[in-house]
Amino acid sequence: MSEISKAYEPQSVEDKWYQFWLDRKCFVADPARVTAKRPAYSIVIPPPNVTGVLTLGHVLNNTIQDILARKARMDGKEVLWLPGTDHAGIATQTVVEKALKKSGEIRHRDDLGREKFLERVWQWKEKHGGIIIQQLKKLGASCDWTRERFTMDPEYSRCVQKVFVELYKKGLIYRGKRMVNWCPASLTALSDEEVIMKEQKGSLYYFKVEVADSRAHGSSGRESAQTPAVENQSPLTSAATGETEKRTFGPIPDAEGRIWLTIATTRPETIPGDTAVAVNPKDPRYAKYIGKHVLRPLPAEFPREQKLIPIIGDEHVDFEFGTGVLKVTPAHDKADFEIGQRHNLPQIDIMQPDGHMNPLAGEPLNGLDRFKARKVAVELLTGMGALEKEEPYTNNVGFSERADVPIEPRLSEQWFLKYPSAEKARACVEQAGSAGLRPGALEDTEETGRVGDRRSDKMQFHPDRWAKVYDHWMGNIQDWCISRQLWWGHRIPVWYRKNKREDGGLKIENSGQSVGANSSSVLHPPSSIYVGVEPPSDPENWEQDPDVLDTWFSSWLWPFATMGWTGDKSHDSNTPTLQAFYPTADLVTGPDIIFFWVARMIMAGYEFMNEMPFKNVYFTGIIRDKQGRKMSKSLGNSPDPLDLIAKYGADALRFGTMRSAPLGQDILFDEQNVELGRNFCNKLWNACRFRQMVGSAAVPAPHGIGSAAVPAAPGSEESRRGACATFEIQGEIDPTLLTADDKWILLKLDQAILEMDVAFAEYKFSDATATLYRFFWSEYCDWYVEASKAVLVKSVTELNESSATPREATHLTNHSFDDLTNQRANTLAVIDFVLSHTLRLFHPFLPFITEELWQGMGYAADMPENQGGQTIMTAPWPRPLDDDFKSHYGLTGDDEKHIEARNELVSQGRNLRRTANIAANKKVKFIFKPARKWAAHDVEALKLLLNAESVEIGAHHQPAKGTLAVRTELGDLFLPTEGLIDLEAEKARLTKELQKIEAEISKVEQKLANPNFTQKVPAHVLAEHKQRLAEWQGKREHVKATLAALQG
RNA sequence: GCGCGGUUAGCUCAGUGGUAGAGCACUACAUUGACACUGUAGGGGUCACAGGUUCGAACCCUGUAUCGCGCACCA
Repeated sequence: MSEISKAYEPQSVEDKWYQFWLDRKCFVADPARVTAKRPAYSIVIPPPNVTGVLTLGHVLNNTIQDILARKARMDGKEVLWLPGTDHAGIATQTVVEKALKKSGEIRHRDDLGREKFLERVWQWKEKHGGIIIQQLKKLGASCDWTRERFTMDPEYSRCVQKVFVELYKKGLIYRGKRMVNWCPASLTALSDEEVIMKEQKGSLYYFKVEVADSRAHGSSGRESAQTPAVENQSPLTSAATGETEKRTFGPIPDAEGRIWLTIATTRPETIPGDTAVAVNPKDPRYAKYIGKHVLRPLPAEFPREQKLIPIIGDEHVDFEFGTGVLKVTPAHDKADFEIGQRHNLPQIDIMQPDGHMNPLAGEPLNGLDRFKARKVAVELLTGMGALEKEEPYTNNVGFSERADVPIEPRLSEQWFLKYPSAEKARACVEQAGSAGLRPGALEDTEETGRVGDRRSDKMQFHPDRWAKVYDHWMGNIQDWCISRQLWWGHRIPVWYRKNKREDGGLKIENSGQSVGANSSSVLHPPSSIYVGVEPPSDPENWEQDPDVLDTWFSSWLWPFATMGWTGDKSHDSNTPTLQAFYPTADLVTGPDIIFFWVARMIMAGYEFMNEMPFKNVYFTGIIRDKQGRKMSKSLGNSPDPLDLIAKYGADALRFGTMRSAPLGQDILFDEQNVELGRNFCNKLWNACRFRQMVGSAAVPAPHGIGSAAVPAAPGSEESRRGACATFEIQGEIDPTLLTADDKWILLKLDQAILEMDVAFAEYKFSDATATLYRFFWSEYCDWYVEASKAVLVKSVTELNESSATPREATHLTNHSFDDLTNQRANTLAVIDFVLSHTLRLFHPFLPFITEELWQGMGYAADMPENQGGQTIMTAPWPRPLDDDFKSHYGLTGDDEKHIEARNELVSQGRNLRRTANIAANKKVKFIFKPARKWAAHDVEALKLLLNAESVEIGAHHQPAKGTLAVRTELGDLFLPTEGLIDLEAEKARLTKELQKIEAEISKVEQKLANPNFTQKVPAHVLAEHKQRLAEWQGKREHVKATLAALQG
């Protein structure tokens, strides 16, 4: 026993047990084992990027999943936690391309060509992929690694293609030339969800354009044309006065009779792409110009007739904004595109895919980057006198989520998906507030052992407020742009007939005709397009679509494509994994991918499995640093979880993270939390160490913690103990020998189990850790273990002797030597009972240390092979103590109250010590005047807890002058100070306390004096107040008496 | 603009109408035999603000301020 290390050393146990679990196939799910009595429980991991590394976000997310999985195993379920990784199209391709560029191997991926480049990506994946999987193992993740999946596995890829083809055949997938979010850095289209709006400080430029045919039609204002043009501009931006009056005026002709319109824009570089100027037809300032034309100032070198663009009327124009005149650039703005559609405007694309201007932008913009071009355009306008003003302006600009550059709205031909099963998917999620825990849900728990199951046939979000966000998005979804101009990903299973490509069958008219859902049949006559999982039988005549699918178009199939789904109903209905484990129970993910992933998985689940993919969705918070900033590489505020594990242990990291991650809140990460986790593990370790040091009793000889060897091969002693299931109840505990402390801790354990069940049912993992922390540290260690030393630590003779000291007291009962020996054994039995339950309660949170202790303490050896005998992983989850148990052991609320009052007495007594400036290690004499009869053990415990030399029982004690005293429910405690204390300081303290007591008394008295209160309040509240008043009054009396005694 | 969430001790947060709580941090004491990765005791809060409902409000209602997030956007 002396070999047990004083501190827990996680490094020496974690790998050992992880390997042990792997060797025993503890994580492997077997659908054949699923029965009515052993229900299935499944989770699919949100697949991390295959080339990613573990972040604190992953730690949070996967620890929760591991907790759920381990808890479910202890509940006796057949558990599948299915792991895997995602190919992460853009991210991975970018990383590899950058690396190849950096090594000087290529300048562009075209240098390698598609096939060679993809080979390199696969190589990269083989080399760097899977790092995160190894890291998850360090964390203790109990995934079924035999079923690890990758979104580009051949079977998985086939699912993706199958789904594409099926949706295409249903007419839900179509191709069309539309305005998409284009990323000029990644050179691909993006979905709306991949665009992040960011506030940008820029400028709003006001420039004027001449109304071309103004002179021809004359102008009534011509004679009064002395007013400088400057005053005509932007009538609504100048002042608040006479706003409506100004509106009726509109532009005033200049000295030469020309009319100018002023336009406000943030993007002057797109002027060459303008094909109209729009005003609101209801705007009295401008309506009269509709149908006329203006001269577009850029490109400046164009002849006049090419500069003429129409003035159109469109309701979209807000006449409160800017000048009320809008330039319309259908090829470079989503809203303008729609205006263009309505008015049959031409589209002039003036930009290259990479965001540089093309020749249509004219000189000198041609070839410039779009932001450089903006500056130059402003210079040009200034040069020609067209720029009227520039004012600072803040607006929102869409950024590419991955590349973090402003996206460019761009016309391009893409594949789109009309979301399938959207109505079912929208309806299936329980909306906030419409359902809670069904009454009796926890009772069900006791009967079935299935904690946390939701009864509603609807899907539950946790926290449920996300349901509203989901519903809102589902109610407004736009078709999903699923094609990406990348190489890394699932290639679109569409082929075009080669000879048709030349004859224009695929050419898309740029006429501004609306392109609808049926356009595919228009654009691609059936003979010219082939869509199928298998390539066409005559590949030489066909050319495959070069694009790949959005990564999310593969991950939305994750819950079933990972389980062997093929889309062939007769096959799938015979796939055991799918049949047993779909739908899954819980999904744990971040709210940032609620649209990207969660919503789409729900739709796919209904569409392809005709069932929701999961019953519960737990949304974690976002991990931030202490200052509340998001974790980011550039800030360097993101600690490496592996470093933390090396420093503190995986259990510490898990516990610290869980403890600081309340449901629905962002988490401010602080390494101190991990430190706290480590301290907690150490406390657990030492509590078990204490148990070992005081000897064996109720269980077979412990193996010794710290050196817990991995047990011999499983199955060797399968039937050794038939009756072990009843160990918990019978054990070696003798009800007649239980002390009040024993009963108290058993009740506290019961309470902790109940709280854990509630916490699990409500997905409140931080509550669960708080319960564990409080129960184990504050209740078990601080009180119970300390009190138990009254029995355990003293030698039996010593105990016998000291218990004889206060023999004069008739209140005391006495014990024989044998009694005390039995008592000792009984206390150890209680400790074993509590510890063996506690370890199980801890296991989902602290898998490693609990396994080490479970084995090392010998608790494993006391359980049936498949119920904890082999590993704590399969030990049954503790149940609350039932009524039979409680009555058998005589556990009542009275014992609980007694010990709580005793603890209060102890605290007060310690406070007296402190008041008297008695050093913590100095033993002093207390005198106790009990209100009721006290057992010998209780006196002994009191003595120990007060670190007293003795506690004398004085039924009729009359305190001498200068004696400190405190009155509690259980009696008066005296500490003779013999002049050791500062009388004045003590008087001051008591006076202050008296004031506090008086304040409390008057508060309660006031309430009780109010007839409204006494008449309306429920009886129990009234009684409570009266009792409280009596208590305070009693204390007041006592403090007054003590003060008087001090005065002498 | 619309919606959601937050505002409680120095910090991070619990607290669904009846005596304001925890952990950390802080102060003091103690190296006593499980643990200094420890123990004991202590100090510390007008529950953002203003109204309202109620016998009684941190809690329910209305409004305001402020921080954060999401959605939609006016060029």
